[in-house]
Amino acid sequence: MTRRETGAAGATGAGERRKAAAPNGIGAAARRSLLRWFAVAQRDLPWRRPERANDTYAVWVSEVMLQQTRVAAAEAYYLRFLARYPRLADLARAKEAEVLALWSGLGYYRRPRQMLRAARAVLAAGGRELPEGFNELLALPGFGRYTAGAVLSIARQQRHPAVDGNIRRVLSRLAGRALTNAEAEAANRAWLDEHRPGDSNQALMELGATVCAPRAPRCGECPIRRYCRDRGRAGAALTARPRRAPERRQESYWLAIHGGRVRLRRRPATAAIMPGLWELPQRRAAVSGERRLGQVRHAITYRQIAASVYAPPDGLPPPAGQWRSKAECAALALTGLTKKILRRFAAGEQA
DNA sequence: GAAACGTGGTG
DNA sequence: TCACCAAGTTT
Repeated sequence: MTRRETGAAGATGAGERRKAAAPNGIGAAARRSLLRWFAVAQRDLPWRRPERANDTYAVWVSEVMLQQTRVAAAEAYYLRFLARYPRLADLARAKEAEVLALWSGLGYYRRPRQMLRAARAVLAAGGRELPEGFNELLALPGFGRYTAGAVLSIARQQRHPAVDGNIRRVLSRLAGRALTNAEAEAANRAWLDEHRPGDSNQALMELGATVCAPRAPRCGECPIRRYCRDRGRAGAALTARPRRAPERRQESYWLAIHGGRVRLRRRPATAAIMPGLWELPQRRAAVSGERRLGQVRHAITYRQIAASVYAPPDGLPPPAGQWRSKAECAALALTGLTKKILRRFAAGEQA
């Protein structure tokens, strides 16, 4: 539970601080080893293509999509998003409902709303691209220290740290103890190559994602293990954080299909969670003649939902909502649970 | 600073 | 099945 501060703090003897040219213990040789490794080991990802890697907008989209989201989950969304909104101005002109529909299934729906707000703010201020000052970026919705640093270092070669979960873990292991974010930022600066700070940041992230993994680090493949205090000894203890206890919940929904269309309702714009997204109507009470189709499990943050799905009997007034064809659903921001249910129970039934 | 925000993958 | 996790930000 409360393992954030445990880790390998003080595991090694005092006075053993590694000496090097840089004030915080990292030298040019370590930086070179890391960059050399990155040059050959980096994955081929869409946002790393030459035509996108120097585009602040394209890098921004990738950074936002990747917040708390795995590369594998974000890739297809990224390609679709950039195809639909190739430039900042295209996004700024988009309707929120359409942006949300493109984002449907990725989660954390505040992200696309904030991106839209940020894009519009840039245009409203007379700009055509994202500002290139760190503090100007921070002032835009959805930009925190990580995203601002990542965009400016990767797309503009500015020397900013960009401490994400990977970098924090890697630097913590190197230091042999759990670093605070501020400490990790300071340590991160020491790793920034003078001419390629973006590659430095991406290399540390890539290392964390592919080698210096949270649970089973593959230290044998690590290009900078000789600079590491931990070398896998502390395992996950350096990164584990306390979590809220899961809350189990039973829900039930109506899957009403008629003439190839499905009944959906829009969540209130004021809902605390997934505002404005579309879902199946809630089933409040049993109805005679109903048919139970089955159950799907779905987790939303700390809630573990077991959702039962029922088909209403014919001849009853439909539950509140609107009829939507399959084609219309594709252009709607459905919740992940709704998508899951439709995949499971409505495959083929919808026209 | 803790808690909340979504989802799908992994061991 | 279940706990843990992923290129964070906001309140």
